[in-house]
Amino acid sequence: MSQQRHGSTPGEAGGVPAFPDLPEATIARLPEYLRALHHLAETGAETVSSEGLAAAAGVNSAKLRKDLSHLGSYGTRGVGYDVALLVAQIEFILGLDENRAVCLVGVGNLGHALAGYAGFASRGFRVVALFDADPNKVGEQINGLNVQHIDDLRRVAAEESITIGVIATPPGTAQMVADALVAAGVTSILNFAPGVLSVPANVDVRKVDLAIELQILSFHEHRKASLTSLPGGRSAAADNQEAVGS
Amino acid sequence: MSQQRHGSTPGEAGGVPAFPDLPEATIARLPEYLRALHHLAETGAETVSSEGLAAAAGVNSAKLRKDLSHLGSYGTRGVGYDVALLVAQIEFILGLDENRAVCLVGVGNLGHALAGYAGFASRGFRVVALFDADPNKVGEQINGLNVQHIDDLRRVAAEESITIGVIATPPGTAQMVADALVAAGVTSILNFAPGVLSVPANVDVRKVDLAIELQILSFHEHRKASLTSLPGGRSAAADNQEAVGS
DNA sequence: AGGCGCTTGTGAAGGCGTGCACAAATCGCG
DNA sequence: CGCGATTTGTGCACGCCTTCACAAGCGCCT
Repeated sequence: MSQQRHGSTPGEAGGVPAFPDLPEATIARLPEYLRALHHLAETGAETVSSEGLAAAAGVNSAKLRKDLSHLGSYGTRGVGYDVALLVAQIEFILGLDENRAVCLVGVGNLGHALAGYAGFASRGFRVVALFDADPNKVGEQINGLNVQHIDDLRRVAAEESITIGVIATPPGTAQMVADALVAAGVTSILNFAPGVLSVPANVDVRKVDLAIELQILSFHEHRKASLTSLPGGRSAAADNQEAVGS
Repeated sequence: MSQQRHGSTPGEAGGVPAFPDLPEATIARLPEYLRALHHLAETGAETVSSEGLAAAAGVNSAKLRKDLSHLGSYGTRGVGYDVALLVAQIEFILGLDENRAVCLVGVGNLGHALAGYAGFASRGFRVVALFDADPNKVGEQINGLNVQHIDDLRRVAAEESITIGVIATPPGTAQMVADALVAAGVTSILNFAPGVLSVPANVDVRKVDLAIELQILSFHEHRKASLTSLPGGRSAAADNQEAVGS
């Protein structure tokens, strides 16, 4: 079906290629593939089979192939995928080659940890500004960054071209902060505060609620406990398969 | 208020009710409903309509009704749902009435914050033990808890009946810690370390990768940027609703 | 050059989840 | 006591995602 000429090479500079609209499910897995690929690259692998990469990423190999095929990927039948090339491909698609500027609002317990989280810097992001509403925290030095007052958000966001904001405030102030971020031109928000944010349609929000994750696990604990006490006796087999790692 | 009798009342003690096997998607939303319900209860509401609760939880009302119907829920046509009753129902299903004991391994940057995260305690969980492999950290006092050496995990887990463990270590040691947790009888793991864990089939794992969340947002930034620069001209309207799950 | 084994890419089928639209049920009121 | 307003519970259709299974392509070996 597809012509063998993959005309638009998305390598780096140049024209923007026709942007593929990937399924959301695929997008959510690309970062996982990317991490696995980086790990493979470090061990010196030149190529990977879909089977190998799938195992490293904890997914089905057919799913992985379909995911990669969606982004018009480069693979060689009989050989596998070129690791370096695939890394470049995925990083381009995810927009990681732009080393995006991120700001973080709320330097409390959790915000403090996020400000120092090494995983951000090592995976394509620069935390360039910290904000808080508490005057006592303004001026504090965290990981080489000065905590600034939230009233300066708009100015700083413009200066640093910030498009992604992280909310790590108490729930009560999250919506207010979100409004401020939107007003400052931020178009993507990662929200750690429990509760629903309402934002304009062109702003993307992703939520991480730590307590919810535990509650989901708690449900499965409850289920498992009630199963073992049932006469049916099916101890614990079934369908739960949790992949393999390296 | 309460009127008709539903056959099997899953209130609390007594016989284990036939455990409904809910769709995973529903389970993931129950905690969100629960949070919204608690908020409503604080404002003094006795009942809620599916429309109202759906708005507070950020979902479609039809979806909410279907979710609640799955757990054989109590609602009164023409009136709505009894807030207190529904809270009890969901907390029972999620197993939150048991106030589960949780342990946390890895008292680094992130682990430190998690140990002090108020959201856990307020939503049905007790963090009862902290572990680390670094002798310098053992003995440290965090939020009223002593950091213990990971070699003591097995003993402490048994003493405290711990069934849920949280991994907040560097990626390199995550698999080792997971093995230790499993050996100690933990059957649910919340993993903050990047990478895939391999565990027995009866152990549930949920992963939270902060960098992945940012990378997904980055993709959408990239997409938005390439759209605005395209001749198509559709600035940014369309169908983008609200946040996403994990 | 030719054949063989390996791996990708994809058509097709099945399952799951979502959202619409409506019947059934309940309350309040005249 | 019946009627209308309101809201739940759900049958149904649609679309997305997953998974299987296999043809097409590629390199290597003889």
